[in-house]
Amino acid sequence: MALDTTDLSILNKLQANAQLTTKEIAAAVNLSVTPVHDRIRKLERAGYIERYVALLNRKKLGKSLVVYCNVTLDKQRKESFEEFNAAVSRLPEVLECSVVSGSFDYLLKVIANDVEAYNAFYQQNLSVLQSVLHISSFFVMSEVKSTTEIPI
Amino acid sequence: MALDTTDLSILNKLQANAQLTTKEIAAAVNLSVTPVHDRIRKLERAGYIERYVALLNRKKLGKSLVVYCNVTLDKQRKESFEEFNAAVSRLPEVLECSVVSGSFDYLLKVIANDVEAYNAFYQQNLSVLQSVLHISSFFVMSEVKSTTEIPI
DNA sequence: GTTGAAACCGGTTGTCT
DNA sequence: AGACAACCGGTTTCAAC
Repeated sequence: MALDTTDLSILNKLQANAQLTTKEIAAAVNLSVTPVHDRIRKLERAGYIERYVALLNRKKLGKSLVVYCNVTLDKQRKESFEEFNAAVSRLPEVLECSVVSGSFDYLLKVIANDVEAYNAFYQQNLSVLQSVLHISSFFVMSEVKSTTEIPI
Repeated sequence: MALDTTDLSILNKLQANAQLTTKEIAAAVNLSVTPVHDRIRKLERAGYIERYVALLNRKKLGKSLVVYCNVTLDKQRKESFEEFNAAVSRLPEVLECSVVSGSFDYLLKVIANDVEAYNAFYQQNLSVLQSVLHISSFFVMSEVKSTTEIPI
């Protein structure tokens, strides 16, 4: 499926504010409501739009701490990757987990209430994994930017 | 403002799927539509819900590459932080930027079409900054997990 | 792709308990 | 705070152009 500039404009509006009505988007792209509605359905069905979510305020919910951690796995054990991937997927504190190039294997973004809570999480959920060889934690001191918007 | 378990349950539903109707949420938390509606408005006004967005499929939009980069600033120059913060905020390719503890200063999450496009971005937008002393890039080879949902 | 009409559904408001 | 009824607005589908 090929996207034209109108589709891209619609996606851009929706990733900034999913509450816009079809009417408002229609006005912005100079179309009537019907074709805009059809395009949005099409973009959803084709998978360009994955889902609609509410973004919550982390700090207000007590999750003041963000930690990025670098994890190196024990690559002697061939089950290590599957084990680690499965474990991480189950942990709600882990918001992002990627396999990266370079000197370590994984980069994780973890949130916790405070340093103490992070330490408990680290001890009980990460360091106990057989697959884990080494972990370095980097604490976020200040968030300069954080967006889910993909440049279009 | 204090949240009870019903409020938390509502937030949890909405951060998973913002398209749920008040009616559906009401059924899930065993209330009628009106109080659920009031609670959601209250949670929005109090800032627990920051916004509603559509999450797009990065890869379908051509942004196949995710790069995390560690940036060290020239701390001799006292304008460095302001300059770097301002620059990063303007760059749409930078989805996340945090000041971190440890051996480097910033951790950035950047997306690009491919390695070539990343290199162009890097050369033209990051390495030219006076404030930047050193950058290490880590390419994401596989995304194991990526969510915006805060554990509640 | 546009327009207009109609059915539908959820959000919204006011009122009552 | 919850339930109920009435109203309003947007969405959705359809037909005609």
